[in-house]
Amino acid sequence: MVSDFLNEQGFRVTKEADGQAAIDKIGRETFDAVVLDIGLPGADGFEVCRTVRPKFSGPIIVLTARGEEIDEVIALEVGADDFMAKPVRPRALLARLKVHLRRGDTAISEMVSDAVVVGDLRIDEKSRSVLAAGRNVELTTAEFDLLLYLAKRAGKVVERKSVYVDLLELPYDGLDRSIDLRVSRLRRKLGDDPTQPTRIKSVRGVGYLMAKPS
Amino acid sequence: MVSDFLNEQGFRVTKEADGQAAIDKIGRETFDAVVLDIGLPGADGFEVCRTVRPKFSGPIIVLTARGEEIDEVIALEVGADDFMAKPVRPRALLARLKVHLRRGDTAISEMVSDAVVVGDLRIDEKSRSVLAAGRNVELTTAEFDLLLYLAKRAGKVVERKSVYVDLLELPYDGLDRSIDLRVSRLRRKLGDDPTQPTRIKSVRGVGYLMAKPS
DNA sequence: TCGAGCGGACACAGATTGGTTACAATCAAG
DNA sequence: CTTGATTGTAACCAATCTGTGTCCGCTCGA
Repeated sequence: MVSDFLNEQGFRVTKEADGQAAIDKIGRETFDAVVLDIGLPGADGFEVCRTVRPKFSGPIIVLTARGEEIDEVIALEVGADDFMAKPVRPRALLARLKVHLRRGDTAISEMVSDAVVVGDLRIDEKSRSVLAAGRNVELTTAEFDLLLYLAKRAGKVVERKSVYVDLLELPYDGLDRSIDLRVSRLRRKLGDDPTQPTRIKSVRGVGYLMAKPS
Repeated sequence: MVSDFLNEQGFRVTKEADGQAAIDKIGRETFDAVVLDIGLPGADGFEVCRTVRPKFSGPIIVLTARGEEIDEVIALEVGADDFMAKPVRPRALLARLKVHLRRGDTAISEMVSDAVVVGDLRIDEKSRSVLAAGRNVELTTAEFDLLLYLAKRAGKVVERKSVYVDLLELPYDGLDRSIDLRVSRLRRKLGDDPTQPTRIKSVRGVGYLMAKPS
């Protein structure tokens, strides 16, 4: 019913009865907004929301069972932008959808938190800019991606292989210098002495470690 | 009851039983948020909202009578940020309040101004006119749309794909230069040197970034 | 102490990417 | 229907980036 109504209102609507199917579809195609029913088979609404939130930047509206306060609180916690109690009143849903779409506000910004801060490094994912000790640092795409990757895992040793696979999106052949090189260039731009690195430490035989200030 | 609950939760709450009184109070004192019941004597919730909106920049949440769709639609139109059906469930209200306060989003920006300003650029959506450093700039439709799109997202890197999909309303095939071309022409008209752009920066491998003055 | 292995770094070259021009298709106004 | 503006496609070019190959120095274990 909701689907039909929105369709009449000029939205192009895709329905999905199963949670997992929805996750897949959202990953593959592009949508402006997602309306989620909590009580889905496969993967429930929360699950879908949690999974999809980091990838999907538009508004997510969750339909909760009537009067279930807990649901609503959880929904917001897993990154939904809004929730409505069932039974759904189409016009109200429409109003909300419009507000969110127009305003372009979404919880993704806070969930994914667009600035990663590690020590005196401040990495803004949205503007792809980096401040080191308050000073702006110009990085290339590959360098930025690497830095972001490491910074998000600050305090953990990341294997060279993982970095390679995740960043290059290629299978790892084992004899590769490209990550080292990226690190090398990155260190230079960040003013990190490779023999005595403060920020990105090498872990021999394993990979790298972005130092987290204690 | 709502008031008491929020008080317990650490909010400092001021109650007002009469609409006009509320308007006065909001004008005189400073509040972080406003929760409005539609069915107030004196001036009803809509009236309060309309009057107060231009002055008050925080979130306004409206409590509507159960299931009154029309109310909700109107509420949003007069500038409320959110609405909830009565009877009020305190925890849900709390959740919403927190979201709005944290996100700091409010309908005021769209209500009050219809011109997007970025640095010395002033883009009037209504009249589709653009001022750059006080000087009028003639743009074509496509150029204006692009500029507006970027300006609304100033400070964020927008993917070439998103621009394409949102502006052209076509699926993105990956090998497209039309956006680049638009950017190129736009830069020229705005007097932005492509090799050292001040306004629209290219982010290699990702997209474009409209520079926001810090 | 010596040697093997690993990581750092340089230079170069191929690849990718974005800017731009020219031209064709499309659109809009008269 | 004609004409001029607008917009996208194709093609070309230039710049930048990024990885491979390579060499060197350091580290660790024997």
